[in-house]
Amino acid sequence: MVCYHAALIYWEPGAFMSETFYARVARDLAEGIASGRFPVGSRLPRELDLCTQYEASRHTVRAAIQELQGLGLVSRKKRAGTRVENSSSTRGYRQSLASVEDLVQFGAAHRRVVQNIGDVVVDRGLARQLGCAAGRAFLRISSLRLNGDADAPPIGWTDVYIDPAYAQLRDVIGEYPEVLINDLIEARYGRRIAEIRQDVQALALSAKLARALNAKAGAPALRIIRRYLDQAGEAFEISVTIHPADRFTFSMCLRRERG
Amino acid sequence: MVCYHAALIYWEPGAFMSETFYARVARDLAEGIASGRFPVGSRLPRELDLCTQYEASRHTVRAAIQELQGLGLVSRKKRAGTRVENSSSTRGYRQSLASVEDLVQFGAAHRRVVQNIGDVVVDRGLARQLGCAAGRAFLRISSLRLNGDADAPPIGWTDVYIDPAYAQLRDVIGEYPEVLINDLIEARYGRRIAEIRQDVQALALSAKLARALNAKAGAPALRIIRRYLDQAGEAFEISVTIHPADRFTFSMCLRRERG
DNA sequence: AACTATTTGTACGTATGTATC
DNA sequence: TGATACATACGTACAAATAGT
Repeated sequence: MVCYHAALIYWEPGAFMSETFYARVARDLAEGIASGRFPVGSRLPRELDLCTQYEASRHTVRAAIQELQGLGLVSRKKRAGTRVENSSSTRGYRQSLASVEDLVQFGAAHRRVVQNIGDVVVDRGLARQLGCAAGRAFLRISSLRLNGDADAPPIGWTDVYIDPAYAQLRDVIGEYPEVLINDLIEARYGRRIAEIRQDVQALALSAKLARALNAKAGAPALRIIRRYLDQAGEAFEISVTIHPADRFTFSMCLRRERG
Repeated sequence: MVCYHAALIYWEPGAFMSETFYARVARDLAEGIASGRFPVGSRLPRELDLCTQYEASRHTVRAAIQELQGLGLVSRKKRAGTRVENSSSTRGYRQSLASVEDLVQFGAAHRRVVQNIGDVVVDRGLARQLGCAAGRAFLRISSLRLNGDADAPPIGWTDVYIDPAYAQLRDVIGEYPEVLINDLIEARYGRRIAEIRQDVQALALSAKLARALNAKAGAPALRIIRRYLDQAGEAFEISVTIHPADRFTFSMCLRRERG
């Protein structure tokens, strides 16, 4: 069977049909919108008119319009028809932290072995790294990240910088090494993360870090700097994590938001 | 007319029908997933079974499953059924691609100079890197990323792998080097991105790449692999970008959603 | 490697409900 | 109030992809 669809040249189902018909209709309409033939604010033809134009069933036309809706190009109302809202799709993507994989990236699944806790004053080099003012005082908690295996080399090294006001945490962290520090802060001080800024860079391992991580000096590694901001935009916790290249991949998943 | 739907108590259309039937089915299934009756990784019953269970038409069942798909709870494949991917549609952190900084990360702000376009068949090593089956054929587009400065060294090297079905793009890409390839695909083929998976790793520059990038072999670099998935969960575009450590920082901002 | 059976995908038709101009 | 346009629901048939033989 070969179908002829006037508005969209030939279309035939079967092995030669590279694109489905409703997708074709959707694309044609989307192009019409992008090109200004259907300007923002105007209305598309009614479903039944599109059916005759494209010689398609109502079902097919609706599937096409649903696509446009998903792209955020049009909105629909019962009696009012289909309104063009946007000439191109500009939807955001959402990252979810819910799945276990994602949490691994944020440190929950790793065992943390505290190596060192002490006060530091930020010098110029560190200030540039952390993105804060030089001279600021922090409590620094250094720890190794391990996975389950006892004799596997560590996955990474973490320095967590927190406001000295939270110095009480010093003791708690020793007791509950598996809890995330920002969860502790949220639980004890009610300061909630509003925003996380992350920077990921490559660098060569310093001799000192290489020794601690049981790796070769100069080997490539990943450095992840996370700044945890509260509602006011103040960074109340900053973490710097170093992972030798072969032991860690930073991965994430962004899903496009739905209309 | 009053319809009786065994699995979901009474349902009647008309003024008293607060919820449509397909929404009801969708909610029931979503609850089943959240409660663990359909664990992540398991499969939902086939459409026809759901039809008999809910005493609904296939049309209605499909509309319900489409809802779940939109929420990211399930994925579907032909023959293989409907797989549970996620137990809840989480209000997590949200990354917006609206700001200029964010767009930089996705390549829009860089100038792209195409070096090479050709067909490749994925070997074992590349398959592991891309996360696809060995033996698959792709069209590979290699390009240098430059910023504004004429004599500054390149920011990175990108290999974009796309389905050979989109081979027509070969010509278009030369004409419009500043347009993102996935925008081209979306505009011309109507295949839209539902999800982006990103892996970021550190590695040492190979001699060949180092030459192309005007950097030292063995120097640390960032490798970003992005897999662009459509609604069905199929990767229709994969890009691999390499940035010398000193020329690029991968940064992002996550905001906690209201709720 | 070719075939078959199964499951989802696309497309058709029809009828009625619902919101709203 | 009535007519209009989208929304939901039933049905059927065949195509496409793929897991399993």
